[in-house]
Amino acid sequence: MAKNDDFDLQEFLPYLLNQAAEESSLAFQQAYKNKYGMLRTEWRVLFHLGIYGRLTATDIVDRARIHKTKISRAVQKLVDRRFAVRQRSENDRRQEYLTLTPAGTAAYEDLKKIANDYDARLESQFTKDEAALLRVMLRRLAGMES
Amino acid sequence: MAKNDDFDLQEFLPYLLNQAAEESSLAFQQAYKNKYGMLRTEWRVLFHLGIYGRLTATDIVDRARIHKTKISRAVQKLVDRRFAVRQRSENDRRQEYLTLTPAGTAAYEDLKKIANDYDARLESQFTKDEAALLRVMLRRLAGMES
DNA sequence: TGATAATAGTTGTTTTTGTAACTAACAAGC
DNA sequence: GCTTGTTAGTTACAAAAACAACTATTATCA
Repeated sequence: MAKNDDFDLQEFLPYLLNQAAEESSLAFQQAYKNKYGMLRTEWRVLFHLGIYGRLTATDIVDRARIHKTKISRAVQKLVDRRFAVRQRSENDRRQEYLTLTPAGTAAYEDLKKIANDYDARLESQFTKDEAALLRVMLRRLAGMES
Repeated sequence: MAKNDDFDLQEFLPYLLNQAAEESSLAFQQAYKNKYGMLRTEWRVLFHLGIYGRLTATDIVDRARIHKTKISRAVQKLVDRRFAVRQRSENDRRQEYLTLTPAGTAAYEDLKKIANDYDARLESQFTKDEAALLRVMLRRLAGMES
């Protein structure tokens, strides 16, 4: 079966990263998908608003490195579900500030707990030092220079 | 700006993994996308065939953990581009064996070189030990128990 | 001022993906 | 043999992503 070849897909970092990312997203995805009918971009926006408070769409684009059309549609859905509200800026009427409603905050708090638990479970596969190193390496690979 | 909150997205493993995976895929993606008009699933199939030789679609599904409809469409495109050929099995006429054509092999060899170079470049950000540990950790997270 | 460019965000169109239902071939038990 | 179930792979339709073009507002500078 195995042809003699010197490339090992199981060692190729982009491949491994993708497999790990996909697998690790799965369980958590169930939570926000089934419980709140959200998509990945939506929980990301929700979390950004939960963590940082009031932000504009562009703020989120810059922080999350997600394209603005995806953000725009995710925001629209969060607003539709009454998880967030828009407020047009007085200084610059092009931009609008986004904040979570009480319902959005509640959803965020709930998902935050689930995320923390899940993260702890993932991390428990490693020693504390390993986990810390892993995060440093991932941030470097992601270009979020520590 | 920063609301006082105890959750840090920059530490959440699924998020970090996604960011790192996306970023690390980018440069290599340009190669197969621009040079050969391939999608991610297509280069994965191409690589599987390049590495292992003759495989059925189901073999690839099992190894790559990609859904069979995606494999089916990726195979179709590789066949359309004359990078692979199908050969129906004599024993079991439901399955078909897939192999690379000379053109497919050439594309694979070319991309393999690019992949190796790129991997080396990514890896050069770390020490040898760190890189080895990273791979072990990613495999564990991906559920590919080493 | 007024023309041109830049920015915030949205909308429309095309590609890809996800999910389910499907065809064809084989397997197992009666 | 014939019914029922399983497996390999494809296809159809709905959901989501990518990409480009758009509106509205603000900035730049002759």
